[in-house]
Amino acid sequence: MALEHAILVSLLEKPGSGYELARRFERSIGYFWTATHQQIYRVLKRMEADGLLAVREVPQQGRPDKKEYSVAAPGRALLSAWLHEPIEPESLRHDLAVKIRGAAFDDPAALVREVERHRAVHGDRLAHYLAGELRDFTGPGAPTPLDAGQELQHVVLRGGIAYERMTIAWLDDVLATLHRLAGAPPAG
Amino acid sequence: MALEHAILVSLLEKPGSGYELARRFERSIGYFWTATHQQIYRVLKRMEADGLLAVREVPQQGRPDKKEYSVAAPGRALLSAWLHEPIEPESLRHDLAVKIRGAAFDDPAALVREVERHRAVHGDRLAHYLAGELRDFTGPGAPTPLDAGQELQHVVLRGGIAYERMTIAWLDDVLATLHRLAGAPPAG
DNA sequence: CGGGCCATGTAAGCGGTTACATGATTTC
DNA sequence: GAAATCATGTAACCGCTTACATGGCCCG
Repeated sequence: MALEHAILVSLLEKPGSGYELARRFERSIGYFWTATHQQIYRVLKRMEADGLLAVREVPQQGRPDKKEYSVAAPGRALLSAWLHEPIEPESLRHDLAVKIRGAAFDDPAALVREVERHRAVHGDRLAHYLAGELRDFTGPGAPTPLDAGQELQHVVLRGGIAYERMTIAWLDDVLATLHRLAGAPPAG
Repeated sequence: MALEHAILVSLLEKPGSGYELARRFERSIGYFWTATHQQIYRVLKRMEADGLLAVREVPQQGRPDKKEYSVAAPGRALLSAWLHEPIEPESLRHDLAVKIRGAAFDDPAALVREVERHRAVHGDRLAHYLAGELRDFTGPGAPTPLDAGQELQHVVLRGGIAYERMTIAWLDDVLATLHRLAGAPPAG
């Protein structure tokens, strides 16, 4: 399981509460790993019980108190060990591809709206990533030079950008194919 | 769950046994959806019990008998219903990205070999996809013109090819970044 | 005679999703 | 007064992974 490791990395970058982690998983870390708050709270508890994390109760004004987690020495050792062992290259799980192949046994034209919707979502994500890149790494307000951690965050973000661009181009290809099939189903 | 749907699509393309499905999930369908044989056998049983699939015992010579599954009318209806309802755009789950960000708290240079290994795997996959494209869709032995099902299979395969190309380019970017960090960690 | 292929399963465990639950403060 | 934000949880379910299990045929 890599959620543990993602939490360790995120807490090393900056200690925070379960709620804050959940928000990060909707943003930067979430670009390549998703998690809901329910899951995060449960894993945080377990990691704390295992001695991987330290907790500090932080009283707040006008807001509920929070528990700020930070990485303890064993947590850091665990992460280090994981970093040094090989992992399996990812395999895709792409529902939409299943749908596209399935469209051969249904009405291909009915998929157009769905594919367009996905294209819009990926367009939004790309815009969001590009704005983040400008803000944190390449814009006038960004630190120069970047330190190692920032360089690594940037290259990961570039991966997200490349993924979204590739996906958008592919969805355009899919749409063109669907239109071709709808335009001339029997004729060549 | 989309495994059910992936199985329906695969069996509509061609009826087959659990074993054969498992092999397909290592190949064409597996380009965008993975599944192990254990999982497939269990789901096949459930789908048969639910009346989505029909089974036929096929005696064989020199080989164990097999059960050939095909899609029954309710299965086809289920697939059709799924095709007409919207699905969530995928979110990435990329362990390697977690590792890369984690490298900021360890030795970035230690990641080089791991990234190179991933790059090699994706290079192999790309070569494999390109060979399949030539064999089934663009080569001299391929049917012309392609029917709708083949066109859709081809556009999905083009997605896999685009994904692998993008990933390889990104891993090169990651390697360049790691080398830069190793070459001049304190100096700008 | 070892290894790989064909063929089908059972069992345990756990990571992740979904639904449910609470409650104060701030903002429109 | 409604909705969003901050903040933390419990409970049930289920899909998926991993390990274990069997057994004949073919090829080198």
